[in-house]
Formats: sequence, structure tokens, C-alpha cells
Amino acid sequence: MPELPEVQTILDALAPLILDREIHSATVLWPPVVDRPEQTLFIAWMQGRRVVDVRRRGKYMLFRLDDARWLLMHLRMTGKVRVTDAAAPLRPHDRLIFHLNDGREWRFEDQRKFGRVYLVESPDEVIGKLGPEPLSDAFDADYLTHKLARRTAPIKSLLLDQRIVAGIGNIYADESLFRARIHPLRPGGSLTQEEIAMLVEAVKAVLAQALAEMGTTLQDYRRPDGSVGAFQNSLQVFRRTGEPCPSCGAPIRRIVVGGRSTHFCPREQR
DNA sequence: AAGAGACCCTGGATGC
DNA sequence: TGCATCCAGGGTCTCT
Repeated sequence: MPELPEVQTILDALAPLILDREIHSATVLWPPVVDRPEQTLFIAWMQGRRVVDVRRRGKYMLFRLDDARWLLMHLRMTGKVRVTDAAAPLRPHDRLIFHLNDGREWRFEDQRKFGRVYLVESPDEVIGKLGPEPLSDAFDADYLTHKLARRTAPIKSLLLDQRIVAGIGNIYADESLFRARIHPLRPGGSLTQEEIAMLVEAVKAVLAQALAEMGTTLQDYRRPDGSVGAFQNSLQVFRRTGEPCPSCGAPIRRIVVGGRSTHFCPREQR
């Protein structure tokens, strides 16, 4: 479900609700949601902890705890977090509950069961291989040129590779490639210097705008208070198969690249 | 090493 | 109506 702008938006709303609250206990409703450590240890280690810092890295949410361990969360496709009154009824797909000391509960809900939480000494145990943040200065044309050199995989697939750059998913990969007018099937190593520079700027512009609009709501992404993002109104090609390209009017095409649905303008993206 | 594909899950939409 | 198939914003694993 969520990509960088959605994860950031969720985290911004969640942070004030959980910072400095004591987690007096944890209830695991579906054990595989805890990736590590083993469930019994996870529950024991979470007991009595406080979240003292909240960060995002790629699509991961990072919570620094008062014992210097880190709780990491990844929502994958359908994960959601809510902070509710403890008396609020459970929902069918609730997987994990943190009972807070203010009478509320921080709940992790996930229909498709892909989302995971990790409790680790160091975040690098989980996110050590992530590429740079796309909005940071580390993600520039020189860096991307180096990573794309001699690569034969489609540029679309490489944009989705979190080891190259962290936080881009299917929506923003398609939108960025359209903005840069680059065909999604182009081998990564075939992009010119100029195209790479365009692509870097396109990624940054698309993500910055999506952040400003609090993400994209297609089906079930919601901010923790239930409100929706607005970037779906700004999508140029994503899930607009057959509709006219906003720039030239040619019908948007849908193909499958690396197993992922891919949308582009066949006339302008070369 | 890099790339392609299977796989993990559930449920809504679509087709016959 | 019932059943089959496809589809979904993610990541990991295996095989070649």
C-alpha cells in the first residue's frame, strides 16, 4: 500500500499520539506479524517501554525506545496503524496491539498479512542495505549514474529496487518515469546523462508534491484519523489505462514489468 | 552478480 | 447465482 509519502504522512499523524507514552504491554493477535525476535521475547522486551523518537527510512517506520532498542514497522500492502480507545471493538484484521498507559491502544491492522514489525538493537539489522533517501542530496545524478551503469534490467524495476533508492513504489515509479518522459522498459544502463538528471529531478518533484498532498488514496490508504490523501487527483498515468495522456492525448498503456502493473504514454515515453 | 519468476495472503471486481 | 480468474500501492526467496 503505502510508499514514502504515505508512510511519512502516517508517521506525522501517529507520532504525537505515541511519543513518551508507556507501552505497558503488547498483545500479538497473529504471531507471524512479529518478524523478530521470537514472540515471547518480543512481548517481554516491549513491556514498559516508551517511544522516545520517531523516524522514517524508505517505507519503514522507526521507533526508538527508551532502552535504546528500536521497533521497526513495515506496512507492506495493506498495513495500517490506529490509536484508539481501549474499549473500541477489535477489527477483523487487527494483528498486534500495544496497550498504552493513557487508556488507549496503538493497533496494527493488516488484511493481507504482509506487514511486519521488528524489535532490534540496531536498525541496520533490518534496513542496512537500503539505498539513499530520494529527497536527500545523496540521491543525485552522479549517484544514480553509478548505480545504473551496465544494468540491463528495466529502469522501472530498478526504481523499485530499495537498495538503489529507498521509498519509491509502483505509483511514484510510474509517475516519475512519465514526468521524465522515459519508457519504463528502457534498460537502466541505456539512459543518457541527461535522462538520468531528468529522472532524479522527476522523482524528487513527484515525491515532494505527493508529500505536500499527504499521499495518494486509491482504495484503503487512510491517514490515522481516517482522512484521505489528495495526490490521486494529480496522477498523470497511474491506473489511467486507455485515458488520454495529459500532455499529448495518446491513450495511456498498461504493461507488466517485473510482475508489476506499469502505466505510461507510448508516444512521449521513449 | 544480476535478472526473472514464484511465493506470501485476502478480498473485491470481473467474466462466463 | 456460483465459480473461476485476475488484480492489488511490497518484499523475499530460489533458480539460472
